[in-house]
Amino acid sequence: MSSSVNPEEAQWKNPNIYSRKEKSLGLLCSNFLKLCDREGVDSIGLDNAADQLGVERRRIYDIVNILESVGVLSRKAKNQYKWNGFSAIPKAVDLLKKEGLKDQSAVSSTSHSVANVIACNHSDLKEKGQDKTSGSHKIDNRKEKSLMILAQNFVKLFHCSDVDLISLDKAASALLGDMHDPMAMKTKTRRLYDIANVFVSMNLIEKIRSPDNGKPAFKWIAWKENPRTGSPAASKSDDSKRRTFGAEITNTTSKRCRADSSSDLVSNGQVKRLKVAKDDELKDKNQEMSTERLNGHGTMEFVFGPFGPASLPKAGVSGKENLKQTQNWEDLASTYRPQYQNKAASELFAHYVEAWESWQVEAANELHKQHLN
DNA sequence: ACGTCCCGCCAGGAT
DNA sequence: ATCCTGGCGGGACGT
Repeated sequence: MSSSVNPEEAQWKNPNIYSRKEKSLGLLCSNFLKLCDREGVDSIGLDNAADQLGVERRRIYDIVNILESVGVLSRKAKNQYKWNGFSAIPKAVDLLKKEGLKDQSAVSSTSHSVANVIACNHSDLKEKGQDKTSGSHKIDNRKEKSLMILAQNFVKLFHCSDVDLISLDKAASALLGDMHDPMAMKTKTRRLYDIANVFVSMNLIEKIRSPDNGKPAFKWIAWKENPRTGSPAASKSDDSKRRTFGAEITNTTSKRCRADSSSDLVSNGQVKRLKVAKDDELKDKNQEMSTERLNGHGTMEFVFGPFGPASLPKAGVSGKENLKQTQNWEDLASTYRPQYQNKAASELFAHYVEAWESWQVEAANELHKQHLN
């Protein structure tokens, strides 16, 4: 039962292990941002984004709602978001700050405590829904609980209170006001984890241990004092600060507890980063995502996954040489069967494998014949 | 044991 | 009627 197996190493040895780290919302957010933050991208289609990132659409909703809360995206239409870019963050945050402070003074609070900021937001939301028919009340209630509002309130906490470090349970209990139902607390905290992870991946906040109690808490790290309007998000490309998770890889589609999932290609203990190689593989999707393709101009290294078609052996190319390594390739193929995020790519891979196998049989027969002659 | 948070169900809104 | 959106909480993973 000795346990000192490094998870990364374990995954190398047994690539079928499910790793939740590969699927975190933060990582997904990073990849989503990389997908969007490219020249020519103006409009984001959720379906397309989900396809390209290999995740359920549901997860995209989480991301866009949180991103919308800080102005990076704005909803254009059903299934369509406008990319405003990182430069929109300072303005949005400033607005939230003003809003928060205004509400605060309206409630005549003298102390800028976390609870006060939240209390103000509650009253704010209630004011906005003047008409109290049961229907609109329900909608307000739903809106009030939305990830976007929650994320905005979370941002306000940092900017409108004099508290520097905010733990999630503190934020959750403040958000809930008087109500301290344990179940509600748990739910709220779960949502805050989601939001915090996205903000961390954008380097808006940072997770640190509170010096007081050693418990994790969050600190705002982007333009707290000195908003520089128009500058990109502090951090946008500062990958070194992001959670590393051992390696940077995308969210794969493997389900929890599924042993049939395949492996990652690992090289020297690191998961290989691959750009998407073939435009055509995904091209039949709607085009609104971008005018340029993923392997186009190399500003963004979109991490598509542990595997890309580029790494595949090209069936039928320089057969003799390949033949020598047939066994190696076979081993490799069976060990490192890639796990594509979308159906098209997955099918393409299956096709490659099939072609490879039939070619290999053919080549072996040929070789055998030559031997006999 | 407990903190973290992925996952997908399903209600409700939009088209 | 169908599709889109997203709140919600169970329960698995990580430490």
